[in-house]
Amino acid sequence: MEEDLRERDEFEQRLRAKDEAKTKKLSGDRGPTEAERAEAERRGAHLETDEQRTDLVPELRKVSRQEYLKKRELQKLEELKESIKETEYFYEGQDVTEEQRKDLEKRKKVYELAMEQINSINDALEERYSIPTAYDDPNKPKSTNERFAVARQRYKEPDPEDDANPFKDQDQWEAHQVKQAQAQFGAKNKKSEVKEYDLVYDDQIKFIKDEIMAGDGVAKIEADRKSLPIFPYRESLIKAVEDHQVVVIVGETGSGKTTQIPQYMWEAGFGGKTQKIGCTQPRRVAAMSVASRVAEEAGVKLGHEVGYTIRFEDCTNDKTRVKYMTDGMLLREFLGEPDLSSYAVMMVDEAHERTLHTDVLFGLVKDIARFRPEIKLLISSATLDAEKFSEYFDFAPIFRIPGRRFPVDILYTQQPEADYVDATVVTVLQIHLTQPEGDILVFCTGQEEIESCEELLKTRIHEMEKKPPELIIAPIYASLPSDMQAKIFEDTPKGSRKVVLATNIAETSLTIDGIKYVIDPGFCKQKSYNPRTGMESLVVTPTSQASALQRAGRAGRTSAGKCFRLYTAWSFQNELDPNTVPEIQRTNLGNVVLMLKSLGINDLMHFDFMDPPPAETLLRALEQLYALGALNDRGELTKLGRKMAEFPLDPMLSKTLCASDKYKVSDEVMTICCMLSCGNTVFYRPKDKLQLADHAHKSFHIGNVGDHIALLNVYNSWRDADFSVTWCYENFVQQRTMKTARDIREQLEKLLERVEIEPSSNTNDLDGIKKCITSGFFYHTAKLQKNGSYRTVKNPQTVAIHPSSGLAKELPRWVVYFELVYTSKEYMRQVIEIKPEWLVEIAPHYYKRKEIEGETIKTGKAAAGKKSDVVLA
DNA sequence: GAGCACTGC
Repeated sequence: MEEDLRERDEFEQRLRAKDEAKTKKLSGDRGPTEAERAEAERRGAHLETDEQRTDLVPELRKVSRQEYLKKRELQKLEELKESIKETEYFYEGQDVTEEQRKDLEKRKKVYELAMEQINSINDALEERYSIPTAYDDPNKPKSTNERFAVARQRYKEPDPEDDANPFKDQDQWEAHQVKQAQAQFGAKNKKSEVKEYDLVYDDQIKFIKDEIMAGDGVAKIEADRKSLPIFPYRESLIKAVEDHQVVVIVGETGSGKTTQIPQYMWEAGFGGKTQKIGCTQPRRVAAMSVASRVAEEAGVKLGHEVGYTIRFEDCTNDKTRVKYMTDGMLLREFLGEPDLSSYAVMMVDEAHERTLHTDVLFGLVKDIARFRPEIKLLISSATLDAEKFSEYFDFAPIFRIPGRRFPVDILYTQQPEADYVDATVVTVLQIHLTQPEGDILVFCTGQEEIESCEELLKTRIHEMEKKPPELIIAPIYASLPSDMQAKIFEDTPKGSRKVVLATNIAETSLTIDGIKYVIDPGFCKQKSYNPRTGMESLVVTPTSQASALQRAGRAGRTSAGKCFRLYTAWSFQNELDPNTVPEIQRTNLGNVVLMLKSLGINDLMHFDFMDPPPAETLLRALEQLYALGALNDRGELTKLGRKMAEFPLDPMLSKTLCASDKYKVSDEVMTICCMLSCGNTVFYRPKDKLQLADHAHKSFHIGNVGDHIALLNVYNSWRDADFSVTWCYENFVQQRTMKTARDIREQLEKLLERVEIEPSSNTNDLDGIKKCITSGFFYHTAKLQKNGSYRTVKNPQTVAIHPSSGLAKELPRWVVYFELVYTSKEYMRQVIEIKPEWLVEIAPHYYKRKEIEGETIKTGKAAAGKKSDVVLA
């Protein structure tokens, strides 16, 4: 065990050395010899301190953790003291019973004892707090970056015109990206130009560029920036950030906070010449398009002083001072830089959305703030929830910025509607016939509902005696093929009206211009997770008040609008929850736990979550990581665990991938992992061509190889077809999904080398591949029952193979499944057949021979005669 | 013989 921990630490060091070598290579390639020398010098020194620093981090965390607990304890004691005082005051001049007197005495005693303890902890803490001198001592440089600023200055910046500079083709690239971002998703906080972009992408971009060149544009951009609602607050905001370490910013949509605040910080000189100003976004497109907007405003090339980092794309260089990124990306960065020493300011934007990643970031960033007093944190949110954020960050001040939005009238129904799909259709027609021009946005729960809405609308219009003006129906949901998604952005011809039937995707992820009416039936599909069974399910749930407000806001983006809520005002007030349950409380946390463990946070049950997830979820995650071998029995991260944390995959998939080293099939397993991790949207089944599609999909399952292998077949045939688009069409495979799969695969390939797994391949060794999957998913085993249903081996429950599986009719005796979902029944999705002996071979700590003994003995007996004679227990 | 909201690394 000790051996493994030592190996883990050595592995960690090798990872660091690799990172260092990479930076050296990058700089070495384009820098002159002198710079190289400086760099080498810097590197040598850097390595040394880096190691020291990472050694320090768990220690620091522990200290800061204790510091926090102590503060909380003190607060409680203050309260106790107050209550003692009050009681004494209350008893004054009164007859006090013996009991009451004893109670008071007891409380006083408790208070004194606790005070004593606190004081001794306090002393101990003060002693230990002297460790991070580098942070505290004003005379010493504050960070690695500052320490090596001298060396860095000697290192010449790369020439942007130099051919070796990877950013030379920036213009082309940028235009492409902006076009892509604009074509599908309107950027947040964009102003009136957006509409024009949509019409003429390329020309418009050039036009704006010319504007910058001509000088007029600069003035225009300046004027635009100054006209934003946030501008008058510029100075006071900078002052607030100077005075306080954490500031909570409440800015309504359209205030310009996302684009302006990081710029203000930069202009005010935060971070100086070496440190960065970071800003996280929950979505990739947002990070990308906001960065491109800010680069434009600042008059710099995207990827130089202003850049962004998202998965698969790092558009920054060593000059980057303002960096936008996805929140998940920042979490990844924590692995390499646990104290975020290269950032002077970190802004967590859209905090009110409470995504899984932002919630984890809160805890980490709060922790860091305690031992890096000079780092500034900005928490930006759009709701009235600011007090909660403020309280969490030790009562940080709240800074409010008004927004710029058009008024939205909100209308409720008089009685509750029984059939909201029908009510929706009626409302759409009502608006269409009675209200002035303007497009309609309807929030549906899912694809199925959107389709039935569409059909119902069409028949109703068809049935009308007097033909109404044209109504263009445009559905939109994430798994809709991209070319069909584009329909919602098409301009509505004069005299007609567009109705967009959307899922939750229109609530945050994309904005559609020209929407004047919103219909909100008050429902959405929400994921929930049951830690006891490990089952995820999607359930139609009433929306929260917060998300109802968000939906209504979609009507007032370009002009005044109306929002029709298909429920009563009373139920809005009394039946809807104020806020949506944060994602962290209704999802599997395997990944998060592994990540936190890798960051040296051992006591997860007491990690400072803003809204702690259920203890059961954490326990289940820990238990699972232990079963996979990522943690040892003391709950410490093992070398395998550290390797697994490097992969952007679910722990079970990471384990599968790590196991591929042993069976020498890394190439195949890698493909399977990327296909599994990019969701279940590989196969496309249009309603009108169901049979054709099913027939095409069948060919991947030949030989009843199991769904995992079928996915491997899909990818390989696509690759053999040269990644062709027509191949996707012919085989009813979603091209977009395949492209992501390819991107993930490339990423995994690089990581494989990083975690020291030798590339290997053996397409014919199906058993080897299946054994890898079993080592990741032995937790997910099910056995066929006599009655034809399945029973999971651990946490026994009755399940069935999902009908979309290639093995749905085969009913193998033992299966391993990828996931369990509850829809109309408990279904196992993505299934392969395994041999029960593998379980004992691969996971002996988890499956005792005895447990499947009945099975194996009979198999053994049967094996002497015929294998198919296996009798089921 | 069923049907999957949305992100993200």
